[in-house]
Amino acid sequence: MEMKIQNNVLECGRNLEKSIDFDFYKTLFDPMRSEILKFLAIHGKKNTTEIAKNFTQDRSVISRHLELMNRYGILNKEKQNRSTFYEINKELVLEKFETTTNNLKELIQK
Amino acid sequence: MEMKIQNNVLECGRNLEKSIDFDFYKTLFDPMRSEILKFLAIHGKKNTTEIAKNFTQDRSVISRHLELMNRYGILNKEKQNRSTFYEINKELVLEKFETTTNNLKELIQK
DNA sequence: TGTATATATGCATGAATGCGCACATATACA
DNA sequence: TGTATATGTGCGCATTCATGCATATATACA
Repeated sequence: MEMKIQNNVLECGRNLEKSIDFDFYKTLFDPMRSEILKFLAIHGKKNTTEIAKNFTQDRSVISRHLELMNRYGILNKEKQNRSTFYEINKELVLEKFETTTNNLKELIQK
Repeated sequence: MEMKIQNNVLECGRNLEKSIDFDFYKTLFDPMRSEILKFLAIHGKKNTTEIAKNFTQDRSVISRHLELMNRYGILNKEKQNRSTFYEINKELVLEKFETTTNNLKELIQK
């Protein structure tokens, strides 16, 4: 019985490790990138220059942040002629949070 | 009508900003601190020395991480004689994720 | 072709931060 | 009191990473 409980707890720890995409969250919860996320949440799909206009940082800096956020699935990227448009990958972002929340719930309720 | 929609979107952006505790998440999603969280999820309430035994880093480093996690409400702290015990503030952690998930849901579904 | 626009990349710099050692403080016990 | 244990803090070092400038690439247009 004691052994069984211990196994359950260990399994939860492993599930937590598996289910939480730490790179995803680490990328998302950077101050600058959070601001970009908020901007895109308000204004929808925009290209790099339009996004950069709303921040003090150089375009190249914004470009790098956008690339990083795209790499970890936070943003979708779409090239149109000379422009590159980015928008929030809402489904993925929501799915990550829901999965993590559910796993934390499981972990806590045991 | 167009104005109304725009206002809703703006409001969502503000809600997102208000509801997401960026310091909380930034603290939580650090590689080392995530490992500590996983350790405490598996082993429950432990003191600084016991926690530090399970990592390669110096005790002082672990102590600082624990303090930071306590500052942002991730861990509860309890002094007993010479020892300081830490455990996951399960309710708060879960509450943060649930709130954020719900706000993201609202933001996306509009 | 030449020019303007949009973006991406190489590189150097500065700031933030994780890290460990040494030391300080606080408590328990002989 | 003296010693051992548990933790916290000051400080310097090393690494990571955000930033901006300059430059390269790619596309649109005259």
